[in-house]
Amino acid sequence: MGAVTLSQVAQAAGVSLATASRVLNGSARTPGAGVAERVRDAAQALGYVANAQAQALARSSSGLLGLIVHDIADPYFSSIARGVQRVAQAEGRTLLLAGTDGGPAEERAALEVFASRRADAVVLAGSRQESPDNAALRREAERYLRNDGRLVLLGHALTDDASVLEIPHERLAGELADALIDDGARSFHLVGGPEGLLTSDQRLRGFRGALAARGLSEASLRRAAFGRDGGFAAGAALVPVLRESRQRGEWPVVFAANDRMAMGVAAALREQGLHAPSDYGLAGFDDIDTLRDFQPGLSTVHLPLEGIGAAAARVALGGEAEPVRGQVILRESTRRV
Amino acid sequence: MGAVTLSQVAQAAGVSLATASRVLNGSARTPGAGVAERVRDAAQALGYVANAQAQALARSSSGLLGLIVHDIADPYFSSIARGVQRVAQAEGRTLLLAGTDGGPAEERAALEVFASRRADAVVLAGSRQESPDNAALRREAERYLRNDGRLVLLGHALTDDASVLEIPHERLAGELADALIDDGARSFHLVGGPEGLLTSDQRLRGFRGALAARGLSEASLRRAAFGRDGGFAAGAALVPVLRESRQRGEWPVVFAANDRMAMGVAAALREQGLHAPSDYGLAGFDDIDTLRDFQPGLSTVHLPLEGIGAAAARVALGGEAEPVRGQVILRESTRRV
DNA sequence: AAAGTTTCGGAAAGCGCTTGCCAAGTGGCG
DNA sequence: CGCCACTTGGCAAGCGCTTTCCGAAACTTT
Repeated sequence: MGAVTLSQVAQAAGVSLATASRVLNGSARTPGAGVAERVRDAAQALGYVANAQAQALARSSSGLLGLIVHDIADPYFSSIARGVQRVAQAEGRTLLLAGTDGGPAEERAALEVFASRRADAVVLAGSRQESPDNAALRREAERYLRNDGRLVLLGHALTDDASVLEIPHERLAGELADALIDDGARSFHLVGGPEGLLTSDQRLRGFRGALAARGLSEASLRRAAFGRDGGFAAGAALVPVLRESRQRGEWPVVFAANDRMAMGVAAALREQGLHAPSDYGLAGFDDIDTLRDFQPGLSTVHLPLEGIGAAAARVALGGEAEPVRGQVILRESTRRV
Repeated sequence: MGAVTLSQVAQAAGVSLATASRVLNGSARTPGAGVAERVRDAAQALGYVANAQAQALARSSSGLLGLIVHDIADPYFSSIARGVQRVAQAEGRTLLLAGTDGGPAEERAALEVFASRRADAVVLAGSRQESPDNAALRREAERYLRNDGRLVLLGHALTDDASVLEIPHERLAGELADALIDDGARSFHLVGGPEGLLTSDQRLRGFRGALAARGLSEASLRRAAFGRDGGFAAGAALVPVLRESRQRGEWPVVFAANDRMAMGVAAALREQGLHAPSDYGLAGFDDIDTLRDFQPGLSTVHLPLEGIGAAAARVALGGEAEPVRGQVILRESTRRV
């Protein structure tokens, strides 16, 4: 009851295995027209579907592209995934997906799985973070690279040999800070992910750097989980601080290191009767899709997430890296009334 | 330069290929402890990673689970994908992902790709719709099933042989209508996807059925693309209608066949100065994650999307189907002031 | 027309692994 | 001590396909 094999097709067409293979599965040599047609007809009639596993084994190239993300349900990653998937499909590759919830240990495991599938290339999309497990991940990456795998990291390097699609978190965060200052903001509260999470750290560093360059510094810095709930927690803790700031006649601006945190902050503050932009300013980072219907419109740094995914996939498939461009976008949430 | 093979490990450990295989890649027979250790050490030292392709070929079972969605960046699908991925990972399967943008032709192609990879099972998550391409998709599905593949559909049947994880769209939409009527709503405007899109049709049918059962009927019905932009377009078209309804002293309620459409509707109406719930009521369907930070809180039908994905994956892997439970959730958007 | 060139189908050797079968070794028991 | 029942490792036959190498046939060329 198993699937139809090439040799069955060959037999039905009255040709050899080799000929059938050449006709059906693309080869340098193209058999004569008559033979080719017979083979194709037989394949059609039998409902032949080539066994990609066997092809991969024989060709020693699997046509597989792996994607490792923290959480596919997070709009940040799902947008990137969409880009990767689009390119993979266009290039005739099959996409393998793994979710790791951010742990380097899980990332290592996922990479090993992909390596065992002999994926031609892997895109590792999660933010790096400091962890004792990183050494193991790095070793796994090096082994994968040594076995002719291509590995593309998003944003941060892992080993010298893997390609990196650079994302200018730091610079863009600086530009955001500049834009806010130009807009008149003077009092800043920062909300970031846990220390050691590179994406978050770079954004905070860029923001603070820009403040310092203008002779300013942040009024407070809070760290929490790098997602909506972390933002909520940080926001709740910010309530009294912002209230005091208001009483001093200031208009405090909260910069959260990503949009999800910013949304959490907004939710927490809203619960306490504080609203942006009237009571405080709020800015995020990423410009995830979700923002489109978020009120008030959130000032942020736009990152072309789907394009980033696509670019990463192209690099993984042997293409050239193109620089990632982000852009500061000021919306209502920082429009002081 | 290629990867380390089992036979290299066997040689290094001074045992036969068969023994090495039994030690490393799980077999009914477990070799003696001393030998096992030698093999494991050798594997470790050489950095051996089993070739899953070759294993799949030899075992004739690939350990692959395919997932076909319309758009992985859509929170509806990405939540489902998360569930599928979680179960796949927990069960030691590798997840293949394909996005189709909703076309049955692309779904067929994706299914063929997964079939050629000899995926043990496939979850087809997109909504069915009437299309001439459906016949080809059905044939592909039947072929896949005939070749011992397992296929799980989400929501709607495709062929008699494929499992279906039923989602009671119709019943739940009816319950939502009932709840709204109980709340005092009397004037209803429906916004749905294109005719023939089963998910949308079932939800509309359920909603209208419940209206009819209470002696009501919808004041208008509009169809547009089954996403945020479609909702926006429909919302824009609704403006005059709702205005008139208001002038008659009514409080019109808009039911959109999914949350994304509802959000589009809200955006369009907001632009025209109409706000929920003061000017109109608004309800959606799905309770996607995004809703968490949407203002006003959107009344909807909660579907445990991640759980649905997980359940589908379990069925695909041979488990029992558990019924999908949804739940009407009334939030601020239909709380008449 | 003979020799050289090209074209084309087929045989067979892998790709890296699993597994049925066999032979040798081990221990238990009468 | 001899026989039997197990264990345990190894041999070899695949799994379904690609691809190299051959030989035969079909053309050219002079």
